[in-house]
Amino acid sequence: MPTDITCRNCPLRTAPPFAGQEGRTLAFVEAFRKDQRRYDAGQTIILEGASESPLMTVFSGWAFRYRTLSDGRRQILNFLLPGDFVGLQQELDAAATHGVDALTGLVACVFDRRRLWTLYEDFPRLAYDLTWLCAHEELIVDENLVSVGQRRASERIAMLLIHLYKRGSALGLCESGVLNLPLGQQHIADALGLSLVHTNKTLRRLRLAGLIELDGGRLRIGELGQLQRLADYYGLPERPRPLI
Amino acid sequence: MPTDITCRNCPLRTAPPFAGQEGRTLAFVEAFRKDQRRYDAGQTIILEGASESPLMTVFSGWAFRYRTLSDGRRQILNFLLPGDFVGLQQELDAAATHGVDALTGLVACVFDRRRLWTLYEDFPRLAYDLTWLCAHEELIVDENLVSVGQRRASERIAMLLIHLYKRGSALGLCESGVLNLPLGQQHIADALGLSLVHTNKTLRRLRLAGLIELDGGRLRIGELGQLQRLADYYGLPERPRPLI
DNA sequence: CGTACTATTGAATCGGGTCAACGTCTGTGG
DNA sequence: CCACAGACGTTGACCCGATTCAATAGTACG
Repeated sequence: MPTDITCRNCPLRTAPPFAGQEGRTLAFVEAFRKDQRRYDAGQTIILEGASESPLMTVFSGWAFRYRTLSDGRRQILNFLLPGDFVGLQQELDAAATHGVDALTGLVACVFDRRRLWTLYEDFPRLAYDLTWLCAHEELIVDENLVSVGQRRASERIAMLLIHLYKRGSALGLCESGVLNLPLGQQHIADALGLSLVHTNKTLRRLRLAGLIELDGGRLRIGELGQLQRLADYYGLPERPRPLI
Repeated sequence: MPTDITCRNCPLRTAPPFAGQEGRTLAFVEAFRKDQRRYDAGQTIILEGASESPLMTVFSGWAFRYRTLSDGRRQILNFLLPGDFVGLQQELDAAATHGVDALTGLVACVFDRRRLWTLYEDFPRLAYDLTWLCAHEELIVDENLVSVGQRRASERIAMLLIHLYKRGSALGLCESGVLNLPLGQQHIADALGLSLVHTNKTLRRLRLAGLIELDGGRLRIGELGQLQRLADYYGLPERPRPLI
């Protein structure tokens, strides 16, 4: 992967919000993207409660968005993969109501907040894609809320693993059926509203049932069909090509 | 309330996304809003899984957005009050992944989907507000996910009631400290991932503790401070005035 | 008055949480 | 090279919050 990435050779150009752009639009996007930042695994990208936070997308690496209660209980809201906006929400709102931490080494593209309005004025297509991206992230959170509210432990874990596997797969992060999953069991527990211990035991049962292989961060789905039936899975819509 | 409502005299004009608009913009919005529909309490507004659904806002009344698993378990994702968009998500995506039901008699303004692109091209301010609205709805779902994932039953209920009371209050739906809450206990249970029975018993305890009064759909918050402490509440940002 | 829906309450049960101990691996410093 | 600490995963025992089953009211409605 080249050290100096420009929007012109960005491997994410096939995905929204910046898919199929060229000429004037591409030039704008390159000016809009004012910086690139690197984070280490475990590093905080956006501090929970920070009054203002940068506007950016994940270029490479994994991160997660979370909120913490005052006694330390933590809820992971969703996971961020390459192409995802980091906190579209807090950008538009005043203060960050949630934090974002890197799960792996991560590179992010930082955009110039002052040009956001120009984007809306002069590049309606990008504005539309931005809205679309925001709506899509809400769908993911919806999905997770259904899991945490209605599914039992094994179903929740099945659901999450299917979901992450499919997302990783769509981004070309899988090699011969194996996805490198940079999550600890505590992350899975916090995302699903389960205790660490119970997450561990449930993972064990799924492994014994031959439904998944998960070891040292390497995930292989053994029986996709069976796993989907267990989770009562019906996928999120694929990222469709937006308007026009 | 006048039967024939135009955007010009719309009582929601003080709220996003159509706040402070005038002249050309207002004219566009009036053309954009092609219809008005009425729904009865309990009626389905958007059928879960429908391939296409209208684009609209709630003008008056309450509704809720939900998803159902194949065995009937239902998760309520959020409640919709006047000024909320009905399924901004499914609009931008292909199919509706969730249903919307009316809780009360409800009036909705239906917009002309074909002009959505014109909105983005010619009215960037409206486009921005649309994105903002979408981001704000995600914050509400986030909030609910934190509750369902991390809070215990009494905390969840406290949180939900505070949240709905504040929203109702901001819309002028409270009279002398009492909000008319058109939810059954089953709705509360489904929103919070609790069983009906346990919801009932927890409500009883909150009532006995003098924290709330809830009877026949009339909600009064007895001890707001105490309730907020119980829920570990920190509010969502107020709807700020968007960009410019 | 019967039907149907919503609220209420008790009793039994269970999924998942909590506590606690132990193993494994890795890095670090004496 | 070994001792130790810290992070993470694993496993057992026990307990509790919440679910499920079940029965009873109250109320609206035709």
